Amino acid sequence: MDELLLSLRSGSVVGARALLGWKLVHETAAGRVSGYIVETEAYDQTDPASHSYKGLTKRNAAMYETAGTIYVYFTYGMHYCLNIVTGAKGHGEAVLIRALEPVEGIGAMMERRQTISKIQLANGPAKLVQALGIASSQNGSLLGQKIHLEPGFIPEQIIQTTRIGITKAQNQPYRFYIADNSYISAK
DNA sequence: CTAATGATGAACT
DNA sequence: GTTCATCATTAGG
Repeated sequence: MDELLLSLRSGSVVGARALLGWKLVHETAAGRVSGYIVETEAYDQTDPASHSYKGLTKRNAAMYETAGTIYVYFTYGMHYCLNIVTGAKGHGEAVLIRALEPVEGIGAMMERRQTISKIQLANGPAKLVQALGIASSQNGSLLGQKIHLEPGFIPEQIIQTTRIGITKAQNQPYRFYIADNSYISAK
């Protein structure tokens, strides 16, 4: 965990790569739900596609906190997405968690997501938030409380490519995913 | 005050 | 491949 934190502090691109293979755990009242991180994207305040590009606002304030802070944002009128903040405090950057491979609490995830397909449980940023039962009230809190990371596995091969769902800086290769994993949101 | 925008997902064809 | 549901935040007047 210490080594990971060092990676997160050194920046969103390094952090996005380092997070792959880690297990994201949410301790809920009903028990543990968790999954391996298999897909991430890096965002930085110098990046036009980032929420932090136009500077600090009430919405993106969590991005300027210290590495390991959780940034949950609402978009498209109905979706929440989860980020892990990277870099130094005062610098607006974060890693978007885009997909998980479900590990624990799969029954609870299926109930929340209303699907019996394990593949469909968390193969998208808003899907994994729903599957894990993460609420917007978690925004600004630190890893290590309800939500934390545990060592998972070491990825064999990591693919680096362009990001999804953005209209600016579309050619920046800031998306990372684990090769040959069935639980990523797209190739 | 008003309007455009969006780091998406589900349901289509 | 396409459409659209749906609203908080933001920029602009």
